[in-house]
Amino acid sequence: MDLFNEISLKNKAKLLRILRGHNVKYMKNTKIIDHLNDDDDIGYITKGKIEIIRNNYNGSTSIIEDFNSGDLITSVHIYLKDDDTSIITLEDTEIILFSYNTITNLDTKDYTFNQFLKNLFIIKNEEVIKANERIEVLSRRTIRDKLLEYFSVMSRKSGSKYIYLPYNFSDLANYLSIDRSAMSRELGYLKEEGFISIKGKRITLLYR
Amino acid sequence: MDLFNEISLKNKAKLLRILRGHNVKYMKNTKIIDHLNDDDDIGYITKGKIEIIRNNYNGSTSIIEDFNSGDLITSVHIYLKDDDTSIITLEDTEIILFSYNTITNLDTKDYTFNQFLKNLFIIKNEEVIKANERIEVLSRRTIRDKLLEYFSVMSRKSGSKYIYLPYNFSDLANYLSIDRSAMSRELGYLKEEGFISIKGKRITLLYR
DNA sequence: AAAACATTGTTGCATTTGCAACAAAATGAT
DNA sequence: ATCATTTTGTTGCAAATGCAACAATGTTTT
Repeated sequence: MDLFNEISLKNKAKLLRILRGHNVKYMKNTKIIDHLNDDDDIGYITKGKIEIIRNNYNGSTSIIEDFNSGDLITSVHIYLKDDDTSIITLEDTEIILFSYNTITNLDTKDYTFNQFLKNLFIIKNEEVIKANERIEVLSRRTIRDKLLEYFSVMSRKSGSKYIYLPYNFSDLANYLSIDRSAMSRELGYLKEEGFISIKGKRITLLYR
Repeated sequence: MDLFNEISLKNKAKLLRILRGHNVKYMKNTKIIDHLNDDDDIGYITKGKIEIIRNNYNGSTSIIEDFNSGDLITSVHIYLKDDDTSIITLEDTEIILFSYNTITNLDTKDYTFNQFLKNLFIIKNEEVIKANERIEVLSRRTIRDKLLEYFSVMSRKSGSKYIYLPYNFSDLANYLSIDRSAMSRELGYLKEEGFISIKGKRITLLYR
């Protein structure tokens, strides 16, 4: 869902003015620290790819979340902790930066703003769906169950038993918060037992 | 955040009419199945308490999510799976049922609707925060780290090192997706090592 | 107050997982 | 094509976790 869906370019410009939204650009592999550490910041990604990564104190890393164009990113997503959490651009990235409070406090009868709010709501709803899918996966207790639940979610999305992984296996392990080698071992068992077949990032579900 | 914040009773009634929102009531300990299984349903809880529970195939249960008055609950939160997931009221509960599509498609210059959308956005944003906190916790690899992260989140919320658990220990283990007895053991170690002290549901953080 | 029920603590043991280290394969750069 | 770098597979071993069973404590109902 595009934040400016059903909004003309002219009205978009007007909205950006009213809401004081402004563009920021980042090169690939840049740590974003200057923005988005304010609770009031809300960024709409118009181009590129961003990842939030946590380097755990014991040396392991976890992918907390990844963002693509069309996603909203807010300080909500980042907490500064003992172990360092960082936001990194994986591609050249462009963001429109808004103020959360400006949006929620804006007092206008502007019809375009109405559409804008509807779009914001829809995007937030998509975020909730994404987060809940992740929770469904992470709340499984064993590596096997995490994998199968992840496959199930992916399969439901694609509407088929063929899955194309958006990650390499190393990153998938990070996303699932499990050890890579242990995951590799478990994937081996799943293949052996005929649950799945794997060809590169292409996985086929052989059950049900 | 109240969905009808800054909206007069008169305008609320008007909104409910336009959006065809209607009230449904449930007794305590009722399984909600007749509603909320439609993708288009979106329920706003005005009174009571609801829990989504998954009974895993191996006999263990997981609390997927709990909802209180002021929360939005949608079919997003429930997937029908191999292991059964159910929505249960923990108290007498009242819900206003909306149609997601009616809201997102409504074409009106109504100023009240504008405020309503702002409120919806704010509530959805709160949902995202909640979900991300849960993900932060679940993405920790060990029981100890899950507990400490959970305490840290709770402490940040309350703004103090005193935490009052919203669950009993059995439910906390479900929420954290870990074995209750293993959690109990780990809590024992944490006490022993002087990290925390526990008195009933009241936990004090003794570090930092 | 007694009985029934629910929650919490504890412990032995089997299983699962993470960790480390290294080999094999794949990918990217010169 | 060769070399360097990254990703993937594999395995032994130690540590963490789940499971089961039961005792102790707390709570609710009659």
